[in-house]
Amino acid sequence: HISYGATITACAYAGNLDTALQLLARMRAAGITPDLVCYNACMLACDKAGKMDTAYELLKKMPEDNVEPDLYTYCSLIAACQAPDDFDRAKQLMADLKALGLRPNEVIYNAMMDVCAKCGKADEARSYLSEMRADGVQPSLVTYNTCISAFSRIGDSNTCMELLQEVRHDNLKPDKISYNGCINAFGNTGNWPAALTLFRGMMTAGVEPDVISYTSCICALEQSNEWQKALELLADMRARGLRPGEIALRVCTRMCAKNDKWMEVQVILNEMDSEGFLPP
RNA sequence: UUGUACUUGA
Repeated sequence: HISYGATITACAYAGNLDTALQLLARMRAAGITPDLVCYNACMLACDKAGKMDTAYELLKKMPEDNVEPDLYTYCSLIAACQAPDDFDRAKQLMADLKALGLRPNEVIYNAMMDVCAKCGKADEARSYLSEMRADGVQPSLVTYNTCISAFSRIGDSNTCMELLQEVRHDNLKPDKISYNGCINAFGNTGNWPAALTLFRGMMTAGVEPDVISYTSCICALEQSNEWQKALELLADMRARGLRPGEIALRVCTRMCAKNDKWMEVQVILNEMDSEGFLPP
């Protein structure tokens, strides 16, 4: 029944793996053989819950129901590789799916590049970008954003900016995520002036900054102890109708405290309390 | 849009 698939998917996004698996069991009890979509939805639930082992167990059980894994299945398996040393495992999954005769599509490459990003393997992410082009698979904005994220995490802002150019060269328009990634790259190297310049640049380009854009700039300012600029951004963000999140408020509190600005600390702490955020 | 996958902040 189709509603099982939809329900299991809902469980996946709610982070409720146990219920997802119970639904699979209930299907069998009702004499219904789980189909590929139900398995994939459970795989997704494993991914969201960070249960790699359960995902592999499901993969092993699929043949019992005469279900063949597809690209959705492998996407969730690859995406479940979240630990810093899961890169080799993801690479193996990539080999496995090819051995089954499946051809990686854009989403698979994106997922693989995201593993690279999370494992600190930025150069490998770039290689996958080349590989997908060579395979005739068109990179999308998600692809570039993932690659930017990979270089942002290792603090390679030059490559991030190059990738931003490649986005345009590919006739795509950088979005908030693209810019935010580059802003973080500058922040990660302590280059707050460049972060703020790009922040202004995104507005000039007609891309609206969001809470993450502001928060990334505020984080960039923390290393250099630029508390006044951080508070300006906080005010700016409110003027734009954006509500500072827990991260921005915590970072600002830290900075103000470090500089003995106790009145400012008090004001922010009160706001955090009324928002239901924990004090830093 | 017709049950399933990928990207940004302490």
